[in-house]
Amino acid sequence: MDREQSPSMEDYLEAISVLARGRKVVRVTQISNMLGVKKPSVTSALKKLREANLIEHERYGYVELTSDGQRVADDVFRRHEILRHFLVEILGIDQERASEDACKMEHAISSVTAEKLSKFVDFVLSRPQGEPEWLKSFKHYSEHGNFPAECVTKCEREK
Amino acid sequence: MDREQSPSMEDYLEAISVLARGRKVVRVTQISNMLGVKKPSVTSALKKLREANLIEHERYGYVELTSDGQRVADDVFRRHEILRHFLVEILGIDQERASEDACKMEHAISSVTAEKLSKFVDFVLSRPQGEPEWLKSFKHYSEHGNFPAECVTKCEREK
DNA sequence: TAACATTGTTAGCCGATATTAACAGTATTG
DNA sequence: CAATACTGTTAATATCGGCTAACAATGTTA
Repeated sequence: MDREQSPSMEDYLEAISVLARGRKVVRVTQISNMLGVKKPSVTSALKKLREANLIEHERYGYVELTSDGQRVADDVFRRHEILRHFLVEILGIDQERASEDACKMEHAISSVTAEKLSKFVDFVLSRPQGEPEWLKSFKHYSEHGNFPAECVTKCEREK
Repeated sequence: MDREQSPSMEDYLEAISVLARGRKVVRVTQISNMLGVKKPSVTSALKKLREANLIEHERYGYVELTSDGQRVADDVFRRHEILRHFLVEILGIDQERASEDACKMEHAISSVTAEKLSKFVDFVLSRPQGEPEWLKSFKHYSEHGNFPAECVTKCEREK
């Protein structure tokens, strides 16, 4: 049930997948830049990933994900996006920190939990009325430390 | 802004702190059992933690947290509990998986995000009416894949 | 095509963290 | 108090994932 790849290898796969989107080919230097590691680290990671049949890579050549590699990369990226979305849209964390936290947490959260979290976010945000009032109140409270006037009166009324 | 201790060292400190609660003294074997590592691993971790002034430990003696060590352990444990609480009470994840996930995520989440998450859980659960209707609906939906009857009619009404 | 710039690899190293095997210290108890 | 059982440490080793320095391959351009 545990992850078959280490956080580090997951990062490499995710980076390759993201880089492969725009441009046609992926090269060592791009991966190195994206992950903030030196090129020899990339080379040795690629060796390992190739031996695990997650990428194709010939000496001095381009890097491509195999279908297995793509699957793993997609899984990681999905967890990343679910977490980031939750942090930004529900908790109201700023984009930058949300991405940072998601980058770390994506390797720690189980798939089951991630899917549940995804459902939760969808559930909260996809109501017919749009973002619910209580969430707006939370964000206001969270930012200003007090409740918006309407909320207080509403709460009083409901008591 | 980054964690000053590695995930591994955080785990040792947290374990020591938890073990110290019930019993009077903490010993190597207990830590070893709790974390599922062999005793020599504990010994070398303790050496490192002692050098960082996070624990007191004499050869063949008991283990105690310093005030610095206790502070770090408390921080980690707090993040753990915030995450576990969220996973269980909001997402409805079962206890066991929630604890497992929290154990991993506690090392990845930033303190800022953890505190925001804590506020969120408090906000949702501490309404005057108790657990809100929408959350009950989510849990029902999440478990059964459909919406409880009252929710649907309520949603229709509100459209 | 020769010189240069860029890119990628290799070799060797390091620190972190875990392991096993062997040993040393401590505690219990007959 | 001596034998035994338990607990903890040491030493040696492994794996992982990063690094630098040096070199090799590739690509560009004068």
